[in-house]
Order: sequence, then structure tokens, then C-alpha cells
Amino acid sequence: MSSEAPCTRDKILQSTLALLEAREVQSVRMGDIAKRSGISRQALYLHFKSRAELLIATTRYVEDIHDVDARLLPSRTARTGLERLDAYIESWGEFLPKIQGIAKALIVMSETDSEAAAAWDDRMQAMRSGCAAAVKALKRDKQLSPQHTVEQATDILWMLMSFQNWQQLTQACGWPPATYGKKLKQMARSILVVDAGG
Amino acid sequence: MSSEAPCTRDKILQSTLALLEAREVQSVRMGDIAKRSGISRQALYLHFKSRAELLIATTRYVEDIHDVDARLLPSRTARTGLERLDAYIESWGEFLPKIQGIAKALIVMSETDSEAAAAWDDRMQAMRSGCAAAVKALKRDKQLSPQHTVEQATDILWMLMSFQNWQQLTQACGWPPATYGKKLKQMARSILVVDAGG
DNA sequence: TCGGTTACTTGACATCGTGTCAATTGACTT
DNA sequence: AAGTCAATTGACACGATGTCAAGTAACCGA
Repeated sequence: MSSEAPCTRDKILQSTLALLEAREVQSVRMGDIAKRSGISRQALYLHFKSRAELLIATTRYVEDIHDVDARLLPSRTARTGLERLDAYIESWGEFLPKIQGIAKALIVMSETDSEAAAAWDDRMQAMRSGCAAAVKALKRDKQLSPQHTVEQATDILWMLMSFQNWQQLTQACGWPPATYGKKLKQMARSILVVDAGG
Repeated sequence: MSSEAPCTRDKILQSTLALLEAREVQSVRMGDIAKRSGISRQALYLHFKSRAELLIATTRYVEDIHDVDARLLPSRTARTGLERLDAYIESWGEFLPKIQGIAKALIVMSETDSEAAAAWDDRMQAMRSGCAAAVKALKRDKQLSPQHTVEQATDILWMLMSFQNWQQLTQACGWPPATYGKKLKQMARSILVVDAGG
């Protein structure tokens, strides 16, 4: 439970997460995380061998906290392909804001660290599997537009749902979360579904 | 002409560009650029006050070389809204591969340098104007889907045409350039156009 | 031909963040 | 009393950016 005194490792992960949500990624240094965790900078290296490893661990920590699997349940139990598509976009749209900080950090880290790149890629491939499943369900229902192969449709849905697009629409364009969800469903239907009734 | 001996500043810009196209962004250091330009590292600072400024100057240099304005001519002279949309996507799709290196560099630099961020944002806003113009032409032709406001339609087209999406589709998904162009036009029509024939 | 300017060189150095190492402390076991 | 474990302190190497000072070589105009 969170009311118990967390062990040092958990304190570090919590601090990292809090800082990433509060500030610009690059301004979250090992020293800052240590200070906020109430330990020395060197002690961080007793728990994580590098900054990259700490960020990767934080990613897993976030997914644990928010119970990704439970969130995706409605999309897996959907009856029709359309329902599944909508449910998947919906859950993802609710999940994205929660991983914002760590996602940005991991993307930036990916430029210099191949393990970070692999970790982020792994999460994105997991998300892609969900896209592939939704597309497959559409295909099964004969609702997939003949304009695209199954592969292409998956690529397209994956692209639409990318973290960068979410960032651009909600941050740069100022779309509220509800608009993001609604519009993304519209777009996915317009592109992928044969009879795009909304 | 390029057969004349270029001045030092131009040599630097050419070297920067060549290196950014050949290698990972972060591995292009001031020292590398200097070596390739045949001058000392310190001499770089006689021409550009920082790495960020050099990258920004390189961006302008690339746009000069490839004559962006001329490229966009067909989209500006298009008769119908649909023609304009297609022409704009087409030119952008041809232009993107050429700015790949410097674009990635500027995006990475944006994390740490606010001037670089402003420079990239400026280019993206310019691209957005083109999107707005295409959407307006569709609206004029009564071909804009009533699902979206003009503003939203612009946001959507802007998102679809983003550098990150191009990267994801051509690199991660392995789409050939021709497929990228064709599919992007399809997607834009499906989402934005009222009678999405095509 | 002298003097000045311009472009560039060399070498040393400050700064910042990551990551490492060695010696030490303090608490809890057995 | 001895041992172990988590953490501390302080020093330090490394790599990259950016700065500074002194020197050089070519060119240009009076």
C-alpha cells in the first residue's frame, strides 16, 4: 500500500516520475532525482546502473501503477470490429496523458541510448499489436476498406494513435481530451471502415 | 555555382548537412563538422555563435538549395480544392526526404535550446499555413466534410503531414515514397472530403 | 614598403552532466 | 564481537560545448 513507507528504490521511481511530470525532460538530472528522493546522487547508482536504466524502470513502474491490461479489457471483449476499434482508441486516449512525462523522456533518451530506444520501441510494438487486432476484427466483419491491405491499415492506425500525434493535437493545437478521443475515432473510421457511418 | 570554391561559411553548412545525412544526429559534433570543413573547431565559432545557431542556419541553407517556394507553385495554382490538396501533399512528400537529416537534428536540439525550438516551430507553422490554404479551398468548393470545422480540418491535415508521421511510415513501416504519397492523399480525402471519391 | 585588417590557428581552460572509485559510517543480524 | 548491507562523502575521469589569449599568414590601400 502507498501508506507504508516505500523502500528507497520505489522512492526513486516516484521522484523520477513526479519530476518528469513537473518539468522539462532535460532538466531532470540525476542530482535532482537524488535530492527529491532524499538520498545522495551516488546512491542512485546502487539501484540503477545508469540514467537510461532508471528511465526504463520508471516506464515499467508507470504501467504497473495504471494497470494497462485492465484498461484494455473492453477492447478485447468487444463484439464487433467497430466496437473494438472505438474501445481501443478510447482506452489509449485515457492512458496517454498518464505516460506523458516518461514517454517524452524515453523518446529523448532514445537519441543517445540504444537500450532506451529498444524499450520505447517495445512499448510501441505492443501498442501496434492492439492496432493489428482491431484491424483484424474489422476485416472479419467485412468492414475494412478495400483501399488498404491489412498490413497498411495497421500501419495507418498505429500512426494515427502515435504519442507524437497526441502531443501535437492536444498541446500544439489545444484540443481537449474529449475532442481528441472523438476525432480520432472519426478519423480511424473515415479511413479504415468501408461504410463509415459515425 | 557549386564549381567555384565555396567560402568557409558555405563549406561549413555543406559539411554539416552531409554529416547529418550520413550519421546519427548526436554523433555529429562540432569537432566533426570542423574536421570535414578543413578548419579548426574554434573557427566554427567565428561563423556561428553556437551549435544551435549552426543547425538553424543549416535549415535555411537547405530550404534555399531546394527552392521550397518553386516546389509549392503547383499547389498554389491548382484550380479545385481537391487538386490543391493533392498537389500540396505531393510536393511536401518530395521535400521531406531532403530535409530529413536537419529536421531530426533540429527536433533533438529543440529539447535543450529554445531558439532551435522556435526555428523548427516556425517552419512547421509555415507548413500549417499551406494546410490551412488547402482546407480553405476545399471549403470554397463545398467539399469539406461537415464533420470538422475549418480549424479542426487544418489541425488534422497538419498532423497527417507531420515529419514524425512521415518518419514512422517510411522508416518504421518501410513504406516506399510512392506509397507514402498515394496513401497520404487517400487518408486526407477520406477524412476531409465530403464525397471521398478517388 | 609599412601598417592595418581579416580569417584562421594553436593551446589552454571553464563548465556541466554522467558515471566510477575508495574509504567510511551506522544500523541491524547472528 | 564480527559481519553485512545501505548509504554517505569526496575526489575524479570523460566527453562535449563554448571561451580566451596570443600568434600567423595573406591581402589591401596609402
